[in-house]
Amino acid sequence: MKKRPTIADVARAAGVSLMTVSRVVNDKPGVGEETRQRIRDLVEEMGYRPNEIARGLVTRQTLSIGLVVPDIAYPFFAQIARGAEDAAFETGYSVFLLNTAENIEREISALDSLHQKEIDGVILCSSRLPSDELVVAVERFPAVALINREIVAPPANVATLNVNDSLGARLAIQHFVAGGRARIALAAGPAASTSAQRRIDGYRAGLRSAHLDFDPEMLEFCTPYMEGGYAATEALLTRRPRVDAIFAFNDLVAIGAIQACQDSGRRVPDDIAVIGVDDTPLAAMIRPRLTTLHTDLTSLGRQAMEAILTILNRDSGSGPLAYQLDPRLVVRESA
Amino acid sequence: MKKRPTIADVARAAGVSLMTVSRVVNDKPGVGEETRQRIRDLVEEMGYRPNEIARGLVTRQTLSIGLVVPDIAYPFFAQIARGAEDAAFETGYSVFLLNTAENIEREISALDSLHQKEIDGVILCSSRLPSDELVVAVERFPAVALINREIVAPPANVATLNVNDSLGARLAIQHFVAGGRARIALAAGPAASTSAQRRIDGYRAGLRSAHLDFDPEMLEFCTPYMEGGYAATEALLTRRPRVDAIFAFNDLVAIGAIQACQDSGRRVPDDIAVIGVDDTPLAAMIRPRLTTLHTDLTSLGRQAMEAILTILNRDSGSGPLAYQLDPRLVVRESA
DNA sequence: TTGTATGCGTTATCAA
DNA sequence: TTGATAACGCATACAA
Repeated sequence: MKKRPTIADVARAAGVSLMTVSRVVNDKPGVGEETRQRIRDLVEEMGYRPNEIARGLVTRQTLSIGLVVPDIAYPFFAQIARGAEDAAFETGYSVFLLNTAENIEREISALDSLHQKEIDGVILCSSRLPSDELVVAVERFPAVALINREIVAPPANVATLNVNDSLGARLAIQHFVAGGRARIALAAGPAASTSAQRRIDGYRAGLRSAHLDFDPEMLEFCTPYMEGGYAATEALLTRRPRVDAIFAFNDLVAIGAIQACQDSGRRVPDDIAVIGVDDTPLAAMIRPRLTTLHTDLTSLGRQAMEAILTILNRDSGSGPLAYQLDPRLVVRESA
Repeated sequence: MKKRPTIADVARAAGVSLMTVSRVVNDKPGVGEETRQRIRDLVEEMGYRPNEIARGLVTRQTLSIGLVVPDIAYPFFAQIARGAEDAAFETGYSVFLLNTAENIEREISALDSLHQKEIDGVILCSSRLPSDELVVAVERFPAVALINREIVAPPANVATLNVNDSLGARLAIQHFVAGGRARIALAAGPAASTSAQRRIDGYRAGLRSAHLDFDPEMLEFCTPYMEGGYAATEALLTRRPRVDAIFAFNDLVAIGAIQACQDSGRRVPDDIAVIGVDDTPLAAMIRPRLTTLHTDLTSLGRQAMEAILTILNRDSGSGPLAYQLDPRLVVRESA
């Protein structure tokens, strides 16, 4: 590991002042064409690259942002991360990745650590912080993008991005109804999840527009995993044996639901149709192939990064930003 | 976004010099107990937190590392990332995430960007750089952990971490043989992949210890996806219809292989046994449940971070570090 | 136990 | 078109 040349080394070699080199490096005017070229060559030759840390200290922007997720090992967040990082890369930003492990203390300390690093913005996914703490935590940063988290009065420096879960649920119900199903159950996922709540809203709205009644016994909360879907479906089928369709919280839950149906002697989709959410790679691999709602999470990540840039570059004044991303139904075999 | 207090603000409020505050903040000796406590209270009250950027400029360490992966959306890398970030978090480090999109130029520019950020170390996964360029690129950093990349003469500042693919392949072959299989084919994955090469070595070694001959017609390269496994299996079954076992490059390839077997009228595992690699969540979900090699990738990520710490803290001198991680066979239904 | 001076590598400001 | 100087916020070395 050899020592890096500094701007002073280049200036000395070129026989000019620091500022002249600085101007060349930053493509700023005020340097004669010949000196500019000479310095350019020297920079190339010596392998000089500006030290971002020193630069950040004076310009007060670090060209880096933080991405806080519950767990990068969940494909849902990994895809968002991929999109965010792509957009960041294209605009010269770097991304700090922090996992909260679904732990509030760790989320707080992640945010603290980002604050100390003087980053320009934060993309915060599925925050578990209570509203008031969230607002306080978030106000410290120049710009924040909140993904999948409702917030009542967002400060001016935050953008919110949400998947339109309600629309997704309505699309699913519509598809069931169009296929002649009328006893549609919901394996609803965790009661505490805001996206679960939005799907319940959409589910009820979908039933309403199809002139179907909402039956609370047709709704069962569950963990967002295969086991949860299995257990929820067993419960639903016990309470309402004539269920002919199940809308599941996500693909894993849907897979659990399909297995529970099959284990109870029902055929999918003949007896019971199942729709999942997320369109994970799994969906195309299991048999029957899963009909599911697809959301372009990579785009969501991109949009989050772009929202941060927008906030950073606008004259502080305009109101808070809110984006929604619409899912679309991918029809395969299960419904 | 209110302005952060600096160390000078605290010093002024406390009526002491900057250094006294600095000493308190960094838990260094040389401050009386009462002043220390007074300053502690003030720090708390004013919400002072040291600016890591400024600190990094003088201490020459940024407490951050870079994690370079082909694509964080691949669960393989996401798991490594999770482990690395966990270990980093525990030791006070932050992690820059960079995707190369399997693109050499982007890998180079990712590394360049990290270099400008003066990070303390890099975890580089599955680098595509040619050996000579890799060495040059890597020598700029204080410490580097190379995951799944062989390198001939690793510089003293790099640790290498590899999955013991050869062992994995031998375990798979052993299991096949123990189950009475004797015509074992290999859906080998991409020919260019070093881990594919290591698995071929293990495959051949496994055959040898079972006194089975290696038949080049029983080996077929393929893309590392379901389609690749499907196509490779079709080819293998055409050339050698009596194949009774297939070792697949990864779980996706294995799933493709199973489908090709079934579509050709063969039962799994009765007629043909299949073993995959990676133990992705998929493996437990498909039917028949997939027998596969499990590697604790989260640990691998952890170890990479720990290797970097080791290199950073040792008196530069000792030789390069090399770690290997052994997979274990998870026996389910497909073999 | 406390404080002063200096410098990390860079850019902003103002003067030449 | 160029350059000298002063920051940015902090820690290191040394002095009191």
